[in-house]
Amino acid sequence: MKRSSTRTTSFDVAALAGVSQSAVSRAFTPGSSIAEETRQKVLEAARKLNYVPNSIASSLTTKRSNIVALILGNLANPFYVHVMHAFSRKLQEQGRQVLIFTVDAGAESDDAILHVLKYQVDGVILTSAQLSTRMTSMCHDRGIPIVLFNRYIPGSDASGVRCDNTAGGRALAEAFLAAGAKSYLIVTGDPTATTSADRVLGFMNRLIEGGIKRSDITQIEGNSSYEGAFSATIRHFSSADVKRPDAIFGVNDIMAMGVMDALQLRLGIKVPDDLMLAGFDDIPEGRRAPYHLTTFRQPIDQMVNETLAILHLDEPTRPIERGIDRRISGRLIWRSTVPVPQDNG
Amino acid sequence: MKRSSTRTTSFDVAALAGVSQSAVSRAFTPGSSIAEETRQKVLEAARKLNYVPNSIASSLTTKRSNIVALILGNLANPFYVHVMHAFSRKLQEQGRQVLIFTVDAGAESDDAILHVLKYQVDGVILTSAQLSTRMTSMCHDRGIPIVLFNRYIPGSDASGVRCDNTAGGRALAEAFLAAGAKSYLIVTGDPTATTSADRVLGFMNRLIEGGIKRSDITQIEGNSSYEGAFSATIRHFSSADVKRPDAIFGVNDIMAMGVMDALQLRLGIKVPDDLMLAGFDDIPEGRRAPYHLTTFRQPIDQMVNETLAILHLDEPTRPIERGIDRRISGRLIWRSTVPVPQDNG
DNA sequence: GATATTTTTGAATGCGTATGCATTGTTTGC
DNA sequence: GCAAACAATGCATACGCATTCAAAAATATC
Repeated sequence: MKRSSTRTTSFDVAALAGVSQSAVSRAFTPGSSIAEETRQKVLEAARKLNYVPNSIASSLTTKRSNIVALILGNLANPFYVHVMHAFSRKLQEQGRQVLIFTVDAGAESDDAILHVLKYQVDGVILTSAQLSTRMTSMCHDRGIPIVLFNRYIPGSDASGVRCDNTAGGRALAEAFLAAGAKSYLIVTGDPTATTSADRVLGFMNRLIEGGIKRSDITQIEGNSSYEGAFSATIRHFSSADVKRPDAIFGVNDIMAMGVMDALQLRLGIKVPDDLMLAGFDDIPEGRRAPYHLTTFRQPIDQMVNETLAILHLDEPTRPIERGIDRRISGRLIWRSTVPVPQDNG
Repeated sequence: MKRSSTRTTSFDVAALAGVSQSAVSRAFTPGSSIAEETRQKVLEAARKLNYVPNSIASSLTTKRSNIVALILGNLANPFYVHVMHAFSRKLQEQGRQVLIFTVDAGAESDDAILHVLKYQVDGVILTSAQLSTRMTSMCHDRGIPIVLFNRYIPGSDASGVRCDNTAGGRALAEAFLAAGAKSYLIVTGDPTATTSADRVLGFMNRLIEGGIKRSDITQIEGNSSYEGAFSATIRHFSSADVKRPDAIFGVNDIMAMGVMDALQLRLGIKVPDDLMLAGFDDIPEGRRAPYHLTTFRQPIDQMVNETLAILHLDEPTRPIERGIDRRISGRLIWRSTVPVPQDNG
């Protein structure tokens, strides 16, 4: 009863409303046993005092913080901005808060995880970086579920949701084959990321099945960024002994955009007239007029939903789902950078 | 002493290390009175138990959460992605956490603020949306500082940091005048945002001082987005009775990019040969080959630093600085979309 | 070597809320 | 009309840590 100067607490509200502190707590806890009349009395008093329940204190007793951690790398790729936006929107709708961590590309996320643990988050979503098995088990030991978004760590206990990258690579290869491309250049992303590796794998396999020779497929590294792909392209084509390929696969859209600009604006190579090009992701930026990129769509909303489903934030008592590897299928989007093959009619 | 099954607490660590719980707390609190020897003993025990201090519980007693809320609108504008990234990086360096809220463009941020208050954040950074004076005072009453980033709410008690938008508008007008432009089109952003209005104001004033007639300045609305500006441009130029201006001012870079693509790819108008163009912000995307946009740079890092300075998270006892309106000066960046005027030599 | 001083330590308490338990008030069933 | 079931309420306590206060240990002073 010594609420003197500081923040207003549930006791203050209780005093004004003429009820006990418990009643105040119950008034703000949906589904708890309280008469509608007293609830109104409490809410009225709370309004008068500008009272807002202290979630920190409440987390302490409920052991639920309603906070979800989102660990992001590579914000230079708009794809992840859209992913973040989607998660943020969905979680806000559910009345949950999003704690953001940005991790430099290629850096360990362990440090971020440690901070996350301190805040007793209800779940962790990881869209970047490596994750040590030690961290996975630290989370799981505490009952904190963790889901890898568009990442896959073989042998890890952590669950993950990803697009079927291999199938996507295959689909794009198929499109190029149908359009008659014989020689290929692949602009890869972060070589440590399975995402990039899987796409390349599916792509290559399908090409080889389609009769393309290994020697007609070249790979260069584009650093997962527009700028990286742009300069890698120029560097590659500037080398004297290089033969111009028929088709280029940018392992993500932002790199494909960089490749396209390098080709058309610096090297005088027209897309798709001189050379076909495809990306991966289907980010809105790739749909814009200068690009109108043929690509493979990752269904972000669906992937986000699956991720949240695995987290099952609503059922904290249900055991954590370990080692799930949910693969979501995407779909090829035909636009202008790969000529649509003739109808067989 | 009844730590049975659940999370490991400071009591568990204390027991293993053979010290009191107070000692454990002190071992993790920099600057507190503890012998180095016992500290090591505690840290060793903590490591063995995978103990991580519970920040939620600690916030309850210290009344500091080490969480800063960042309220974002319009993530479709890459400028704000870079802003978010800068804040995130800086705050992480300081060992603080970032709670993200995304608010639909034009929507009230009051709802987000309410959530923020529940989590007893140490400060609020608002980069979007309107803010009611009621919310400002609710924050201030609780001792939570709030800073508007690139927003200005006249008569508000909330402090703000912004680029000198009016000066920026003037500088761009000056560049156009020097390049000899006589008639103008302005593609504006969100009409309720002072940011956009101020830029237009400075721009117009300087033009009029430079002898341009009001009737030679037209405004259209570009919705602060690439797509909005793109289609607004096409719509505008498609109308029969419209005279082609000498110069276009896109009130931010992303809109200028949309305008440029519409002009060159849809309307067959070349920049800068047929028409000059400038943006505002200097986002990295505008530096890319297809655009190479002349623009006015907002010094993000400096603005971020100023914002954090006003928040003065390190000195929670210092009173909140109210009603500050810190204006940071930017600088004109000449690139390819406005011809550099002849030297007077 | 004895006292004054400083450093280190532990016991106890508070932070603001949720909730088990007991109590009171109200409704239902027969 | 009385017992039984139920709904609503308050009391007391726990959540995990930081911190005050007093006691203990280590160190300095003469």
